[in-house]
Amino acid sequence: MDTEAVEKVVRMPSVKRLPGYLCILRRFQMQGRELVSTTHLAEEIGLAPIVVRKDLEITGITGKPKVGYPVPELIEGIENFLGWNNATDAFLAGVGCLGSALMGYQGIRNNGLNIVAGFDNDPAKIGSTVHGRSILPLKKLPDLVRRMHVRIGILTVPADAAEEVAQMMISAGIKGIWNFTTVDLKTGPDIVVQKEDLSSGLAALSVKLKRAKEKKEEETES
Amino acid sequence: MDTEAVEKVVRMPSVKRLPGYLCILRRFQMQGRELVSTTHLAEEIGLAPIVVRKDLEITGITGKPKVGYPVPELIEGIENFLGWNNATDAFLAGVGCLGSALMGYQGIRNNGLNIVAGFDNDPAKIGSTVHGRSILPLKKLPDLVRRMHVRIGILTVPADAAEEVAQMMISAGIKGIWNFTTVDLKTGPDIVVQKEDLSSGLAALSVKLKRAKEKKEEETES
DNA sequence: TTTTTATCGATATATTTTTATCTATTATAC
DNA sequence: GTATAATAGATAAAAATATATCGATAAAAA
Repeated sequence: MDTEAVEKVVRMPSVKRLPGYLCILRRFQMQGRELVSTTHLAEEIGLAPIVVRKDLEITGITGKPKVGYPVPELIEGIENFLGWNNATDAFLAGVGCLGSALMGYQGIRNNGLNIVAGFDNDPAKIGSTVHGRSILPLKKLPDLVRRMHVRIGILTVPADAAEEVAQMMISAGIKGIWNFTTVDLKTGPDIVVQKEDLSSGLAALSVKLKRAKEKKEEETES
Repeated sequence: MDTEAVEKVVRMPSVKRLPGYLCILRRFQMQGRELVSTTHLAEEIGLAPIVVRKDLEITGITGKPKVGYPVPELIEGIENFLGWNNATDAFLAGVGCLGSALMGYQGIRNNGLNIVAGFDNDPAKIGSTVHGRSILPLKKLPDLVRRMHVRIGILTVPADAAEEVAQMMISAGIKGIWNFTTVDLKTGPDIVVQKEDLSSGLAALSVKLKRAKEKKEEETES
């Protein structure tokens, strides 16, 4: 159908590793490095060179044999691929511990996302500012989403409010939800939900620790 | 070698989904439900029943046809598999925005991890308490790790201090590090590191949103 | 200039993870 | 009792992901 139907498959694991490369590359750039090979990148990030090369492939940036990739070009390529070159506005709902932390988290601001305001139901919070951004009443969210054409919502409300607030976001026009609650949101197919689950990371840590311990005990036995 | 070498493979994706089931199952238990089928669990969590069945397999708990799994047994089975039945002590280093949030985050406390103290270098923070836990000077961490036999460290320090503090933890006897920094820690093979990377989640969200948008535009064209 | 070495890029293989199929089991309805 | 439907559990196929191999290329060294 297209003149050039490349139909490149985008593997999620690769996408998720891109910010890691980006972070290292930005440091290299500050150090004045012009070129970087996958070998060096792999060493920095603790992965195999082959993984790095495969990952960078999706950005479309090409390197030169014996030399590597040009650092600035690679940074731009990754930012471009992720759409992080011009920051996207986002609203955050639920200014609790985690919500406040996210509003002040530098890592988000550096990565193409601009939290323009926080929303909450707590009268004590409404009207105040958190890390320079004002906290507004939750009921004002839909109207502001429409007026400012905000497409991304960050959900840090308590579990029992998650579904309701998510629906509020969606019906106002939010297209992507970064979900920090434990709730599995029921949304239509055109809404993108990224669930950020701390407990799954903890589960992975627990199991890996348990296995490491068992392995050590086996070794001691023999 | 063993009398019963079952040699069951533990798939990480399955492990990471277990906390999700656990959360739902606890709610079911509060509602007084005695039994649950994978069909119902799958519906709740938004996955295919077959996935759920495969995942629950690793806990060793068995269900009955036409009936399902006994809820309390399944909860215990998952908690047992993850080692979440008796809480593990942990230290947190770096009481900034994110560190404070984690110290107050209920999800951690409910899931087998007990943050007993926070550590920081900032004199303004030292001596205070955050969510009921005291903040101690970072240099006291190694001694306390040894005396209290703490095995898990949570790393929420700034990027440039990450490697140093991690080494401090490891040489004191910490075996598992929950790493919230952007740094890829260089550790030995017997140290387990779980990197919790918000930016990779954001990358996934960005790409999924971009693809959804492109798809919609294609549909509009035709 | 020729050789050597590092590295990319493409292709191929292996592994892991997901999804599907089939059979056996058990409660419920008839 | 017997038939039926729902569901676990085992096995198999497919898809996704990770890893390895190899030739080509460009810079540096001989």
